This record gives sequence, structure tokens and C-alpha cells, in this order.
Amino acid sequence: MARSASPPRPANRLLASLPRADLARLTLSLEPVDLLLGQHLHDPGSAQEHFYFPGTSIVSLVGVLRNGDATELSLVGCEGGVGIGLVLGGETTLSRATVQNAGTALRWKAAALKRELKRGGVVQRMLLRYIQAMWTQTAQSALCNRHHTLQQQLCKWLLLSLDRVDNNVLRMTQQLIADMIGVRREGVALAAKKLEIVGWISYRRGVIVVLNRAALEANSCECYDTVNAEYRRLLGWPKAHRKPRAAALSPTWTEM
Amino acid sequence: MARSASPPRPANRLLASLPRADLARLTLSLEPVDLLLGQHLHDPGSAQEHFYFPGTSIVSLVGVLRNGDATELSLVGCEGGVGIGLVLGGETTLSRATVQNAGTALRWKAAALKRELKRGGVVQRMLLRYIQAMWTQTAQSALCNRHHTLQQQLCKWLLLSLDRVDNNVLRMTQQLIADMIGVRREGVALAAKKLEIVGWISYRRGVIVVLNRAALEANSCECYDTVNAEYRRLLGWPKAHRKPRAAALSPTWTEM
DNA sequence: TCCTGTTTGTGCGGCGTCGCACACTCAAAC
DNA sequence: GTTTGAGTGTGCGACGCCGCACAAACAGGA
Repeated sequence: MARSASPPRPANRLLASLPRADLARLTLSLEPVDLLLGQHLHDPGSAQEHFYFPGTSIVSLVGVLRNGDATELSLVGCEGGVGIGLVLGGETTLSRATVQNAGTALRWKAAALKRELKRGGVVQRMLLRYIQAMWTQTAQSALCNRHHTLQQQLCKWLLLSLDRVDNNVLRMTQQLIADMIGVRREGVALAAKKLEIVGWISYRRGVIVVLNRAALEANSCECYDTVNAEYRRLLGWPKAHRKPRAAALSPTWTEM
Repeated sequence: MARSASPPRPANRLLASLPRADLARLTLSLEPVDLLLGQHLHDPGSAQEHFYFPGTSIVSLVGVLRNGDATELSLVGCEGGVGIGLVLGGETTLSRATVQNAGTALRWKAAALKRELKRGGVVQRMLLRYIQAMWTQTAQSALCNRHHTLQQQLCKWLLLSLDRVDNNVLRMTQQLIADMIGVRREGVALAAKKLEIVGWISYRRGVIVVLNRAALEANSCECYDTVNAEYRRLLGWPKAHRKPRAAALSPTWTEM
């Protein structure tokens, strides 16, 4: 069969980490799709037909309470995948997967995924390790929600999102961010204003530009570093997957 | 070999759910141990030598921040197991597993667990589904920490613990509970006092007796029900694993 | 160009939890 | 019986976020 002998490295890093042979086998059953802003890849309790490997898209996993209040459990971009219920065997989960950022992804039919899991090789190991990384992120969210301020969490959230796009621009309204973090829009407005006043970000009507990434890192809660370190350990990332810009000497502002 | 042909059903319900043949095979490599109050089964980043199946013991998985602040991520009793890092392949996790309630457990050498996982049969499926249940519990904790009051969380926590012992008595100081929920001891003291005044619990110096379980259920946050339902779905529990006592007609108090 | 709906800014009272301080109670050890 | 320390009760000011109300700024379509 004359399928290209060595397909281009996929944008998704889970896939890119696979040995050539395994990647080639998987590629046969992967289908490129474009994910649209606001699209739900799955809802609480709904069966999932596909597992998704985001490329340029970003997907947010959120937990939802009966009254509609929500909180983000994990943010998934090109470093991960969506559909852990398929891997762990529960089929459905209680979470919702919403597309945060329109973009590309590769999707994998549930049946094909299960066939691959039965092989029990490197693909299975990769998926399970990724699930551990995601569990860590969810666990850290629990800690973060309990112990850290909105200001710190906003910094963390901006950084997590920034790591999953290829420039320093985020397209998000404050309302959307508030829904993700699980707080009021006004709270986000206040915190964002402070970040703008000190010049670390600028924004207007749904477009956020990060101007001083290092300062955000210094003022985000430890969760950002902690989770990143664990992703690196579990998934074998290089030390930093973005070149840090020249560290700005912004002091961690105290009276913010 | 004259090993008893049909070993007694184990106290741990994950094990009890296994087909006879698989259980018999596993039993050969399981070792009974007594877990002591306060014992750490693993610490953040430390390698785990064993996977534990609690019998009468209760183990709390807690996440810890750099300053020592902590929050419970999952409570594990006879319905579950401790050591997901071994199953998912990361070996270590960022959480700490502390024994909440001294009691029995069966432990399983990491090497034997890995051999079993390679088989890829019903044991693997059972462990993965349990991990999904645990992820759900952790995720719900994140939501709970964000959106629910200490009073609700205390009710939830008492119920979760109660489900994992065989009477209505919990041996825990308020300080210990506070550390688990991730709040101040004074806050727990206040909330507990309210529960005692309305007569739903009584306690003295580290011994809590639950007098009106139904009332606690009515006043706990939805997380208790949500997580329980998901455990039932994923692990095939019967509808209620404790007989509900006669439902007390305690109104959900409003001015508590 | 004006209109309209979305996005952001801001003020106010209220509530839940924090951090701290200190008194009290009980059980076990001496 | 007395001492000691762990466990519990309570008050106070502070802080962070909520819920609400409403104004202002902006972008896109009519």
C-alpha cells in the first residue's frame, strides 16, 4: 500500500511521542477535524463516539453542578487528549468538554481505540500516563480552588492557555474566563484590570495580549509550576516547552 | 496444592467483584496487613512498593501545597484501592495517602500488579474503572471546594466516612477533619456544634456518633449523591450499599 | 449614520471564612 | 488528687468573593 511511508510528525504531542511504527498504525484510523468554538465534544453522561487529539485547538473539561455553576477540571491542548472515559472503560463521564479555541484536531473512533488498547503496547502506556497527568491537574485544581486567590488563579489560567497557543494572544471574554474558573465576571474584570494597569497584559473586548509572561508566572499560584513539572515527568517533555522570554524584573506586587 | 479451593470473599469490594478464578490467582500474591492510624502509604514523589486494598481501614488521599496547606482529593475504603500511580505507570504521584482509620488491608507487590496488568483481563478493567471513579471524586472535590459551604462539606465528609465503617461511630478530632477539608479547625468546630445542637450528631473529644444520617444527607451538598451514583455506575454497586435508616423528617434547616 | 447587543467598569451591602487570641473541658498520667 | 496536654468553644477584626444594579465603551448590522 502506498500510503506515505513516513507521515509528517503530528501537531499533537502525545501522538508525536509514539514510535514510528505505532504512529503509522494509528494514523490509519485517525481523522482530521476542525473543532468550532463552543462545540461540546461530550456532555455529562453522554456517550462519546471519538477520542480527540487536539492540534491547534484547545478544549476545556468542566464539571457542572445541578444549578449550572461550573469549574474547569483540566485544560487540554496539543499536549493531551479528550475522552478519558473511553480509555478507562466508563464510557461516559460527569464532565463536559467544550472547545475553548477553534482549531484542528485528530479524532479516533471509539472502536478503534478499544482495539488498540487490547494490544496493550506503547499506545496504552502513553494514554494511561497522560491520564495520570490529567488526574494531577484536576487534583491541583481542587487545591487551588480551596487555597488560592482569584488573582493568582487568573494568572495561572492565562499561562495554561498561553502554553497551548502559538502566539501571545488569547481570544476570550472575561465572562468566559469567569465561567471556567468558576467565579463572577466582575471578579475577573477587577483582577484583569490590575494586570493591565501594571502592564502585563492588554485586552479589549475578547482579545487578550500577554505582554509580560514572566511577571504572570511570578504572580501565579504554584499550581502552574507543579502541574507543568508533573506533565514533563510523566510525558517526557523537554524542560520548557516554550522558550521563556527574557525574565522581566517585575516584582511580585504585594498590594495587588 | 491444597490451598483452600474457594477462599472467603474478601472484605474489599473491588476484589469481591472479581470472578472466582481471577480472585484465586490474585490471592496468591496478596498479603494481609494492618494499617495504623496516621501511617503514610505513600508521600508526594515517593516510590510505592505496594498497591493496597483496604478492608476495614480508611485511607485519605490528600494534595499538599508548598506551605503545608492541604485538601483531601479522595477517600478510600473497602470500595477502592490505593496506588493509582502504579496502575497508570507514573509510579509516583503528588499526593499523600494517610491512614484515617486503623484497620485491615491487603497489599499487593508492585511487580505482581504489573504482571497482572500485562495480562489485560478483567483485573485491569476493574482497576481502570475504579480509577475513573476516583477521578470523578477528585473532580467533584474541585467543584465542591469552589461552590459549597463548609457546613455542606462537613455533612458530605461525615457521610463519606460513615459509608466506609461498619457502625455509626467515627473516631476523628475536629482538627483532623479540618485538615482534610482544608479549612480552619474553628470553622469545623462551629459547623459541628450546629449539627450537635439540632441533634444529628453527638461527639466528645474525638468520637463522633451520627444520630440522624438522613438529615445529614439532606443537608450535605449534592457532591455526595453525585459521586456515589458514579461509583455505583462504574463499579456495579447495588443501589444503596447501606440500608438507609428510617428517613427522619428533619427539615433542611435554613438558618443554620 | 444610528441603533442594538455584547463586553467591560464600578459601587455597595452581605456573607463566609481567615487569622489570632484565649478560656474552658475533659481524660489520662503521675 | 493533681497535673498536663489534647481537644473544644467563642469572640473579633479583616479580607475576599458574592449578588445585584447600573453605567459606559465598543463593534457590527441596519
